[in-house]
Amino acid sequence: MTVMETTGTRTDICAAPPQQNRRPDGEDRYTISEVVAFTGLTAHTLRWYERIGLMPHIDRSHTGQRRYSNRDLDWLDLVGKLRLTGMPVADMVRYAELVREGDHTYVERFELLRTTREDVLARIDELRGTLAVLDRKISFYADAGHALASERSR
Amino acid sequence: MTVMETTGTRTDICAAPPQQNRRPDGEDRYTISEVVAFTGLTAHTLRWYERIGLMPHIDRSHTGQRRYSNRDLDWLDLVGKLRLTGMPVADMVRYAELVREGDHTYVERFELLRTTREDVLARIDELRGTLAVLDRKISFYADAGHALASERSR
DNA sequence: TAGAACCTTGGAGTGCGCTCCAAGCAAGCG
DNA sequence: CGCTTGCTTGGAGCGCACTCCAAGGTTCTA
Repeated sequence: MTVMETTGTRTDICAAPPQQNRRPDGEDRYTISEVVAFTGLTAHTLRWYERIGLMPHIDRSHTGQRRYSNRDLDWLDLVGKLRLTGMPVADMVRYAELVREGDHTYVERFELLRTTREDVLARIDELRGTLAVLDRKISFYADAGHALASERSR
Repeated sequence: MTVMETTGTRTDICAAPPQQNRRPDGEDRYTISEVVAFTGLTAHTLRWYERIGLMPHIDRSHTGQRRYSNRDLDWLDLVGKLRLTGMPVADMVRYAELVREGDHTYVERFELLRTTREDVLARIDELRGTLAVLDRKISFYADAGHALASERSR
């Protein structure tokens, strides 16, 4: 039972002010455990991302151990943000493929970003609707002294 | 292969202006397929919600078929909203239990609603952060004519 | 130089939220 | 009456996104 995990709730990782404990040196060859510390992802997940093609092939040391670059960390930042929107991993893999395929996929990438943007706007709107419902319910609970409150709000 | 499904994308169900095609009559004893039409959930899911305790025991016809009330539909509305926030089903079941247990769970319910509200606010903020990243990337793509665009934004 | 801590791989396992199945009962229609 | 359509149940199955395992090689610290 190795240690790992236990760092952060995995959902608010990217909510923290960026560039906080990242890029601690000017170096460009981070070990997997350093990347775990920076991103809050597990080593398992990092290797899995690579296997499924969500990451480019990560550079290796002479003995075959992963050495992540700043560019890789930038990519993980983007992936983290997209993950927060609920975008399926398969879609992110698709985007990664487009990037690997080169400049001629420019238009498709652009479209993908724009539809994702629309999705995010829609999700924010949904959440605002939910917030309104919660606020109504909360003020109902706050008002009704607790005397006759048995879930008949609205 | 029965029909069902195919109605709506399931994510924007509750985003539609409420009271739209709901409560079509003054009646209070909707069949499961009517509820499927109103909510966009599948009949499978509705039965499953009941099995796991996310719904109260639904009233039955003399032959044992479910007859949903307007109150049940209200509850499904709330569940739909909470689902959009990413709240785990187990937590919603917990809330449902509190409601069933009666008035003395008032404080706990209130707290649950308030923490959920905070979570929603946090999620909206995360999404706004993602939106900012997407906007930066999109304007990068828009500017760089497509000539030398090979994923080196930021 | 020993030992702990860390890294590698392919493949199997897990938890969540559904999703479907089989077998059978009930209601409406030509 | 037979047929179609819709409903019932418990339990099995599925897709996603990880999560972990076993067996072994590497790197760091004392």
